[in-house]
Amino acid sequence: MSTAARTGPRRERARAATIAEIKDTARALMRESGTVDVRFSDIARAMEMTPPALYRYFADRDDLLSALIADAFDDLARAVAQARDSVPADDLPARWVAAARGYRGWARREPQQFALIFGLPLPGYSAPEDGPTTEAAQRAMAQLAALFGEAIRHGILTPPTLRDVDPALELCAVAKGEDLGGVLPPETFQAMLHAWNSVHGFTCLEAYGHYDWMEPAAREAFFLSQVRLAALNAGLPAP
Amino acid sequence: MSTAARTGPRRERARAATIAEIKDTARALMRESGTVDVRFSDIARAMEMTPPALYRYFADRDDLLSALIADAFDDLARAVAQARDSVPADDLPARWVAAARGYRGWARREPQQFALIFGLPLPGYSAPEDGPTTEAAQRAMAQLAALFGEAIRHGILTPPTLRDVDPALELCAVAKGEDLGGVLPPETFQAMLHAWNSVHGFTCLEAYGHYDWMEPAAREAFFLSQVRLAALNAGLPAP
DNA sequence: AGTGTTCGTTAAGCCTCGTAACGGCGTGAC
DNA sequence: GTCACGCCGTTACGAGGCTTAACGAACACT
Repeated sequence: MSTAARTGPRRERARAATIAEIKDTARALMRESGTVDVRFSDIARAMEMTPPALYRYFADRDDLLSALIADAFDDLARAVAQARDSVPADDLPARWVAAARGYRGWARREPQQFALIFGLPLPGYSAPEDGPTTEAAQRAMAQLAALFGEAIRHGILTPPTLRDVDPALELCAVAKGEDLGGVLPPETFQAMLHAWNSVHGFTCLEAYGHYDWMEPAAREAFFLSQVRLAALNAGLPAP
Repeated sequence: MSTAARTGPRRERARAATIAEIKDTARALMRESGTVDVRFSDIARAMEMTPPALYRYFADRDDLLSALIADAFDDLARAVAQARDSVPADDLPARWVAAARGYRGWARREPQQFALIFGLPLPGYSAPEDGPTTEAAQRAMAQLAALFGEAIRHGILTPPTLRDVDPALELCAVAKGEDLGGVLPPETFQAMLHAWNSVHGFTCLEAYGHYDWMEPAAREAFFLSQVRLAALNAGLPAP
């Protein structure tokens, strides 16, 4: 920004590279340690710098963590979108499966990042503007809602298993629908969230090792059955 | 134990009380701070003791955390069982709803404890004997399995929505079924896990604030619809 | 070349974890 | 009753982390 004008883009690029390196190092350390805790000094050590140097780039540990959370949002959204787009745009059931696969696969590959987004929120974090905590939910729902909107437009969406919707939830559905850009029928909105719940539930449990007792092949099949069931309940043609 | 014989039960009781107070204080601090992180020195301060005194009771912070995790297991299991038993033993659909309510209610009341059990596992923790990490899954499944076993014995269980089960998963089902005491039909086992996934998914999302955008009344109705859908899919009579 | 900004360093303060060494108190033995 | 022992809590201490302050080197722009 204004700094670039005064100091030229040369430094800006170096600075951006350093910031990226810090975040990458932090992520690498999180992967190694298996925790979301990351010591500032360890990052510095890994980068062969001294800890105070990092304060030129991040105000404090929380600031770095916030940046990592924001990155995780983007990365998850990107992974899901990419998985979804890897199948033909007109095969919506397959797109649903692919998106769910993307969600789950990302969580499996990056359990710490997933925990950063969907775990117990960090104390001071949800403060800034309406809580980015719920931004995770926002984005996940937006992707799903878009898919269901497409299904409706294609005329392939049949009524969901559960057709009655509580009036209170119906209100939320239209409000959220406007937020998301396209209003879905309340029972579809409800079914969409049911689908998300079940995929998210499996994903959490698996990512944190609670399904380790299941053979990989069985887990794979089980996951698929869960995704198919969710589609079925939501009125999406059986994938 | 042997200590009691040498020093009398008097001291044992005092020691047990102190241990309980430490754990209670830790839980209280976790509730206050909203985190699962808890400083040894803060506990000591709150108890008007000096930090080193705590080492008489717990080898280190991880040891205390392990105890807290074990307690959380027990507390969640107790909460679910109590909720389940608060409705007549012969109304199994209602028992399912009550158990799910208990699960979700406990997570809402004690998000930190819930995170302790079902969050990203602590690095060194899952080591001791086959990982108590999965013990959470074990107990949750055991309660569910017992309920479905009852439903079969009562002859009220209809086939689940999804009747085909992958052979690999089928193998896991019988193995786990033996672990759990009573083998369920594979398709019911699968459906049971589907039900758990969806309830767990909602519970996680809600406990960590990702459903805060939904009005309480709507959330309540939505939760119930999720639980009813899960029952339906599993072949339990509609609650 | 000169000036000001950026970046990284060292030095230092505060806090936490965890250990070690010490003293008080109740318990059980003689 | 006294003595020895074990338990409990204390103070003292060292290692290491976060964070700020003060300093110096490298760089960019004039």
